[in-house]
Amino acid sequence: MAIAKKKRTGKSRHFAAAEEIGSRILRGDFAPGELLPNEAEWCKRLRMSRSAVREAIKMLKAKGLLNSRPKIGTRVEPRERWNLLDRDVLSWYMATPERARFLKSVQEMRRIFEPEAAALAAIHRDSAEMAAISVACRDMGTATTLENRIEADVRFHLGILSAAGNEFLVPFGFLIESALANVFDYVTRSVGTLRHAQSLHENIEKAIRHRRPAAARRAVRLLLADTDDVIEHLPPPTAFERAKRRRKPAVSSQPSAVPPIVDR
Amino acid sequence: MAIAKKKRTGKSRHFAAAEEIGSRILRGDFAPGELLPNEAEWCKRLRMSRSAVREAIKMLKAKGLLNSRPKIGTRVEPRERWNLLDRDVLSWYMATPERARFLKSVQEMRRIFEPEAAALAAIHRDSAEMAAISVACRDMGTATTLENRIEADVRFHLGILSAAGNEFLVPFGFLIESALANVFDYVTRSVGTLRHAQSLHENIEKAIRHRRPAAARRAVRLLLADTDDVIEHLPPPTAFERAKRRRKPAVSSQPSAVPPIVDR
DNA sequence: CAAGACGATTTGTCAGATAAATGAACCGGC
DNA sequence: GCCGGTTCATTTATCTGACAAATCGTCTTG
Repeated sequence: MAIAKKKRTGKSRHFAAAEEIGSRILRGDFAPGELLPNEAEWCKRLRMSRSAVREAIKMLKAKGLLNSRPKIGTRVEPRERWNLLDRDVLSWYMATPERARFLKSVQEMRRIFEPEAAALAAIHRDSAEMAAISVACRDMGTATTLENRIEADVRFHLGILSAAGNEFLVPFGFLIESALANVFDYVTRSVGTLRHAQSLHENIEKAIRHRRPAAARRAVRLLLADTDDVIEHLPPPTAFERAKRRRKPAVSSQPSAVPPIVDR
Repeated sequence: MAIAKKKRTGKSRHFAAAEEIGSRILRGDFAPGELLPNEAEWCKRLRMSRSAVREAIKMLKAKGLLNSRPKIGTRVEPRERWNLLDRDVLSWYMATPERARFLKSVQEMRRIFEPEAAALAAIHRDSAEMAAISVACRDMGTATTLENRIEADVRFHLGILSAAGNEFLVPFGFLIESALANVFDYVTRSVGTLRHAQSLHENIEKAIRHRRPAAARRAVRLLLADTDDVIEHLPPPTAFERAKRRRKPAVSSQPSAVPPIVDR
């Protein structure tokens, strides 16, 4: 489909400001505990009114990145308080030089909760959820473009999380999986690995369909091990591929663009 | 220590507003997709200026609860977009009649990631992290008040998560564990179960100290099973105990204004 | 009847002023 | 010289009032 995204005026002012400041914090320009320039200073730097700056800061406070008190100023919160599991924070994080470490952590989290989620899904799934998973799995096989395949891949994993029936798993996984659109992109390369990956996915689908939790858990572990393996042995991407990849944003942070995967 | 927290003026206005509106959303007064009253209306209702209301709404947007567009108004986002893994949202959620379901979900999440976290901790821990865990474990045993014991209990579990060395585990667990202060409170009752629980904790400590991931994983599973068991067979709390419990805030989101935990 | 213009409504942004909080400097008494 | 309270200056918090931008519904006109 590729809807030509209308840029409008380019997001709201305060969101742009939040993005600017937030990225800088994630990038480490302002260390935790450090004092931020005051509001007036930001007004000058970003060429916008104090209201806009304030709303941006309010937003960052809501995400646990900042904390301000009268007379003291606004300071960066310690890292533990950052709401890393937030669309925006995640996307700023991903734009950071730390990106590799980030992906490693994400992959580790997947190894922790996806097998269990699949097991739960095998137990709790209803037929509608099963259908969604199966369709996604089939779509992966029949996808003609890389983009479609990745979309179906994400949909597949989210379907499992949603079928697991734990309300934390869904939003949590949603973030992780969105972030991982990159990884799938990375991983989905040659036809050979592609076919292999497809059969791994189908095994998961089958286990859940047959309501076999232990098998589902094993199948997911296999898939993740395979993914790790592919990442491991991946030759460094060529400049061309890197540029191609750069075109799509990893996490669609803000509203106007409803993220691609809607399961209602 | 129990520092008498100075109430100040009672937190900032916009936070109070955010709390009011956010709680209502979590409670279901405003369903997802529904249109919120407009800003002017909130000004009247909450007796505050439009700026304060706007900053509150900005905050709720940052948490994924709302989304507003000019002329249309502000509407509640679908539940999947809510940032449930946020201190404030979590605390509003906990003040909801859904509280029981909430605790069940949380407990399930613990079963998913705490065993793995312990296994990772057994692998990656350094000696400082180990020391923190051991101290917490000892403090649990020697604590003289229920409050101290719970504090040490939370510290113990957080220590493990932090030793696991995954940056997502820490903030994530932080939220869950804070939320669970209630559960620990619930669970820590008779001397008998208390002594049993202590030995379960010590097994975990030992496994991590000896760098035995599989043993650590097993030990955590045992503890969680025990917790589930206690919850299961818990007689309904007496009114006195309930009142006593109500005294401490569950999630220390922003010091003063934690909503009273009503369980109807 | 259809397509485009227009008005009304609601959020977005701005500017300027006052209040509140609090660290730091200052001042007086001992 | 030192200690304690007091004042001051700085920064965020809040309020007020205004205009801009976006967009839904309606109205006009071909």
